[in-house]
Amino acid sequence: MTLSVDPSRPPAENGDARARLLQAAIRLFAHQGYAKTSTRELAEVAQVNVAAISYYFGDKAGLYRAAFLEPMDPTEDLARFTDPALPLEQALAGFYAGFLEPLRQGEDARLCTKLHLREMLESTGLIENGLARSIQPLHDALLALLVRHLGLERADDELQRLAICIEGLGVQLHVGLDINEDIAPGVNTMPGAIDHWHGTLLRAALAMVQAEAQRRGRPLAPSSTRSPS
Amino acid sequence: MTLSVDPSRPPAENGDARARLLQAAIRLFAHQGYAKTSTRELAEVAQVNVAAISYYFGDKAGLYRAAFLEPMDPTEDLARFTDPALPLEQALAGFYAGFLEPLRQGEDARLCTKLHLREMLESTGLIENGLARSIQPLHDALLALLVRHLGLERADDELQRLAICIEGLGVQLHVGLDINEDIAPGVNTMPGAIDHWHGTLLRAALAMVQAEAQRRGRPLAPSSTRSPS
DNA sequence: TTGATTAAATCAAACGTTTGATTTGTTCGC
DNA sequence: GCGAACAAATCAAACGTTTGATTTAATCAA
Repeated sequence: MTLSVDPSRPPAENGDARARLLQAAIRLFAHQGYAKTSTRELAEVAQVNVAAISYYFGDKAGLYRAAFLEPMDPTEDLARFTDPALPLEQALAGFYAGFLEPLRQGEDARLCTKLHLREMLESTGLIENGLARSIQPLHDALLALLVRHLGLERADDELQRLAICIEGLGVQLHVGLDINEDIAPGVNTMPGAIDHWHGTLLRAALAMVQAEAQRRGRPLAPSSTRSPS
Repeated sequence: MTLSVDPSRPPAENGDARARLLQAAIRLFAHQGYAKTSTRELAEVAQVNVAAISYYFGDKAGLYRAAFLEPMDPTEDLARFTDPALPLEQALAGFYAGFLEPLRQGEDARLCTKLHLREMLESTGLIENGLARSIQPLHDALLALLVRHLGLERADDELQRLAICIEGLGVQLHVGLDINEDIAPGVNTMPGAIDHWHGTLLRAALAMVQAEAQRRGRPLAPSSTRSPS
């Protein structure tokens, strides 16, 4: 095996070749996919020799795995809305804040999300071991939140669909990042675009939850659905 | 040039090799993407010689273009909800019916949708010339529908976001077709799953629109939000 | 109905290129 | 001198594409 270097413990004083490779991998894999990205191109963008890929990550698949799994930690996203003391509106606001935060940061975070979304369609096999473990807790936590605020005993099928819809609104922002800008110019580039989106998603999710509460005959405390303009 | 056969006018009585190639292309490209699908695999699945690709479509990219563009026609989707006489609920029901219909049909239609969604992330360049022309009319029609029922003069930014959210719910069904089944087993496979989804999406969209109407101080006729159980 | 003629369709084989991975040789700090 | 880090050269395999030959189908004078 070519495990000359432990990936979890990068060597102390190399010219950060490993880090440059990782960043180049995120950028290139996100932009053009796994198959269309060659090791030579990766090495060229990272300003690193081709052999460094096998040196640090074993092979191309290892580099992809590292770029995919390394910056993934759902715990902080969970912490944004799982507190049972939070009212529904603030919990949902925290839920969507987790979705929107990558958009506020640099392009690297956006590309990282794009890499994960791409895996949903390409399915190189990492998704079941990596992404599922990342979004399953979010889904379960959202279900628990809805069960609590709707006063149910447990989540039924309709609640599963409601949760998926709420999540879908957040996913859609990333999936359609480029396309939405085409069909509705400005929605993602106008000043304060992300804040506007946060408000829109939050109001939409609240409306969906309240409608479901009414449908079940368990009307919700109206909270402050339309507090600030 | 290898234009021995006009692609827009397939020869009358060939051994449907062209059709088999197209179907294999939709299936393979949708499943594993463009780069990961080799011409040899395409020919093998289609039970056709490799040279048939260049014979009928010029090259691999031409086959992809044909598989992507040929089965695309937004007009019938538009007809489902653009009638100004339709009440909001029925119009939205028709809107989502267009999203769900590919799911009712065989796997081919589903793969065709998957192929289009994949292009959103891969962006081989066809999306600006093909898919944009396909979803832009749908978006504009949905905007017009919302403008009409909300009593507005024209679509502002918030309405753009609302429209994108409504569309996003439908897109999410296709994007997360596999993943949703993982995180919430049964949602897509249970008997009547598509009908359940149609109801959920419709109620969600109605709630979003009505919430937006309230936010603008233009309350909507409540229609029959919760008619049948 | 024949048999020759022509174009369309199909085929196996090979082309040149690019791919991921490996090996070999060099450089540098210690 | 020694092992880590890097660069260049090299490898077999897979890729998309092309080629020339072969088979199939349609056309038409006799």
